[in-house]
Amino acid sequence: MTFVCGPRMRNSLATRAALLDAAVKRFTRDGYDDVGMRDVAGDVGIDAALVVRYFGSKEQLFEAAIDACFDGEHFWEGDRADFGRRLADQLVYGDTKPGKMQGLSIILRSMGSAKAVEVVQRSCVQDFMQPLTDWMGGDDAPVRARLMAGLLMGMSIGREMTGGPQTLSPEHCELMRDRLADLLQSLADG
Amino acid sequence: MTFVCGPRMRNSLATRAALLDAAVKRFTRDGYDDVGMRDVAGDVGIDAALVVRYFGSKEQLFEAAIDACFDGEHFWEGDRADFGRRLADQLVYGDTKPGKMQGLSIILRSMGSAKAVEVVQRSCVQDFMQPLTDWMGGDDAPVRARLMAGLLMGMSIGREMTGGPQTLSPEHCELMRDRLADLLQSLADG
Amino acid sequence: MTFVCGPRMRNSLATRAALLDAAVKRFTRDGYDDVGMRDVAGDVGIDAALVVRYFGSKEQLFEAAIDACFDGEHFWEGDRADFGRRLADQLVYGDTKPGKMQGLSIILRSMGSAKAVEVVQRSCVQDFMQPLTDWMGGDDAPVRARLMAGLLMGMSIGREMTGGPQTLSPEHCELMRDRLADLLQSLADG
Amino acid sequence: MTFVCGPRMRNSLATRAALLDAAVKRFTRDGYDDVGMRDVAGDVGIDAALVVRYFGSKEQLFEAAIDACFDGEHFWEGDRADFGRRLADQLVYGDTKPGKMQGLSIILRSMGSAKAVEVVQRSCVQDFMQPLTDWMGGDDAPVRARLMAGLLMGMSIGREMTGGPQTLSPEHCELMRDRLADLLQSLADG
DNA sequence: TATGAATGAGCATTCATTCAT
DNA sequence: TATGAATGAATGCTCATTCAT
Repeated sequence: MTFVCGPRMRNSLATRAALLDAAVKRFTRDGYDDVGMRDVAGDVGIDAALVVRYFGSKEQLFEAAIDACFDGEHFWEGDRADFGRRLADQLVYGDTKPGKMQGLSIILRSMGSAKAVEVVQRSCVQDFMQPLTDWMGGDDAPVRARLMAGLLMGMSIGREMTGGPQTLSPEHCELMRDRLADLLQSLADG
Repeated sequence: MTFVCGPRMRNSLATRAALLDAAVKRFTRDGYDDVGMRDVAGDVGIDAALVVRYFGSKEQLFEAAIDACFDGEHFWEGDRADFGRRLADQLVYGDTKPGKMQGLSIILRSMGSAKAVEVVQRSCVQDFMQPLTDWMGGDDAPVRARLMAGLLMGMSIGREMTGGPQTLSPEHCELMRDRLADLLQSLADG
Repeated sequence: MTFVCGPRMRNSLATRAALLDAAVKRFTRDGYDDVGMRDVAGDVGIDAALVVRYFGSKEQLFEAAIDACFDGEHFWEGDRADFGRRLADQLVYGDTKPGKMQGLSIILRSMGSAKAVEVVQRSCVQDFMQPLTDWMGGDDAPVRARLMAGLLMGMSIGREMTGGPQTLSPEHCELMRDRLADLLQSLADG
Repeated sequence: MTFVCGPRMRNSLATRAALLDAAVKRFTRDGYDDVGMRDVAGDVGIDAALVVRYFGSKEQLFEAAIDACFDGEHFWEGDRADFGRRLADQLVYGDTKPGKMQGLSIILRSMGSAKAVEVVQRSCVQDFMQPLTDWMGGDDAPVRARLMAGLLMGMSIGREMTGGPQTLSPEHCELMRDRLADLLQSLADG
């Protein structure tokens, strides 16, 4: 939803929020290198210089976007009983842009840029791995969290690499969903 | 292996091969966007324009590099009994650049570039997913191959995202290796 | 001297004076081009737009700064008998920023900007050359004033170009001081 | 002299030389900050990227320009007997761009840029002060060379600051020329 | 076959300034 | 009077690619 009154709203909070939103979308879809400040600014209808004013630099904008992705409730939270099934459904049948798993996409889309990787390493452990580890629980939580994160990200990549569920028969899709659900659930349960 | 005779070898095949080798290394380490034609050309000691002459464009060079990665014996081939253990060892304890798993790295490092993704989608199914599926065998081979590929790539990303095995205690490393080995082996066995 | 009462002084005269003071310091140290409105505003703790409001533009701020430099007693005034010695001491041994010779620095630091040169040409004759000429006295005062001004500015530049007195032996420093004192004194005396 | 055949001559030496020539002119006239890479490139009729290719960066282009200014015979060299008169003539009556004294102008025009000053300090001592000192001769050569350099640069600035010889009566011009000639000659003679 | 000069679009970032509040 | 959001032109520089030799 966008309010416009006159040439521009001149509401810094709204502009900043809109910018962040646009940045998350862009970075998620295109990765760090393929996103230009002009693109993000253009999405919101302002000049690129203002993006710099708000976030300092492209790198800092990216960092803010990553932080924003892992704010609030985490995508894995919810009823523990059908955890595996829930995520497997999303990974196999979900929209191209899962929304709730945006954080994953923004990470793997940006593994090709040295600068971005640096930011990811800085932010993701505490914003993503640590909360996930805490949520898993148990002595071997760090191990299971890593396997889980790996599986999630790997399946996301695989989706894009192979071209999505339409390249698999409906039966195989179902089979994959079930098997993936089992894998995830057993990792969650320990 | 590099032959030099006189000022230049004037052996276009050898130059082409050296170029391809350098390209694979670069793309594996830095991803599509962060690799420049000048870098690759410089590694071999020739002018960037010549790379264009040999491969047509950066995109085509990338495609050739991907193809080269999946030529010859595949990294998963070998004794089926200790398959899981073998790959798990590499994923947890292997060098930063696994060598045999270069193909995986080159893919995930390049998910951030629209052009590169296009190439990956074109090449990887037949060069990577299909052979893996064939090797797995069984009715559900397409499903298990996808889960396997996802797990492998995901663990590769996770490694870089978290900063490698040194961020985990030795005991947890061992535990992860074992659990990952089990997962991979059971996927391989069906 | 700075008065503060409440969140802001709401005393436009004091703010203006503080701004002018900051501008003189900045222009003296960094020259016209290397000084930003944001810098000057930041020194006083206000927004850059306000500087524009007070002075109209960067060019006008610069003009005001130059005028301020040549207000009040001129640096050459004082006992005429030891005039040469006094100035020579400052030029050879003085602090990097002579303070009293700020006007000279602000001029020579800004010879690289077309806009600034225009302002300098407009202001300096009446604010600097004319008073100096008057002070010198005699029929050939305009000539001697120019030679004097040239020598003063040239020695200031030379100082920075070569890196200050520490690049000369103490004996040579003394020698230069004496010779320069003679030169200046003979120009002053006619 | 400029040869053009077809779209461009594709003669790197000629292009480089033309570029350097244009850079010297620009830097002399406008100073470091006011010269853009695009300006210099435009003077020669090529793209700005090529300037970077040839010189590496703006800073290095500036350094090359300074070096070029002090190459070959120095402007003070020649018959020692009428040294003072020769230079005084140039300083008082010479063209706005003395040509032979370009090195002086390029220095004083660039005292307003931190980067440029750094380069000047690096290059000018050995390219300008040292040769001048050698030429002067005598135990106090370093001192006299500094005074001389200061006077020369100061008179150059003064010229621009006041607007040239036309702001002085013909008689005063002559007087200044003579007095300046004496000053310079006595510094040269020791 | 091979070189490297030349191109032009693209990049993030900085700047003085204007305008709405 | 004062704030700071917004602007847009300009900056130095990098890139894959093309062209003449």
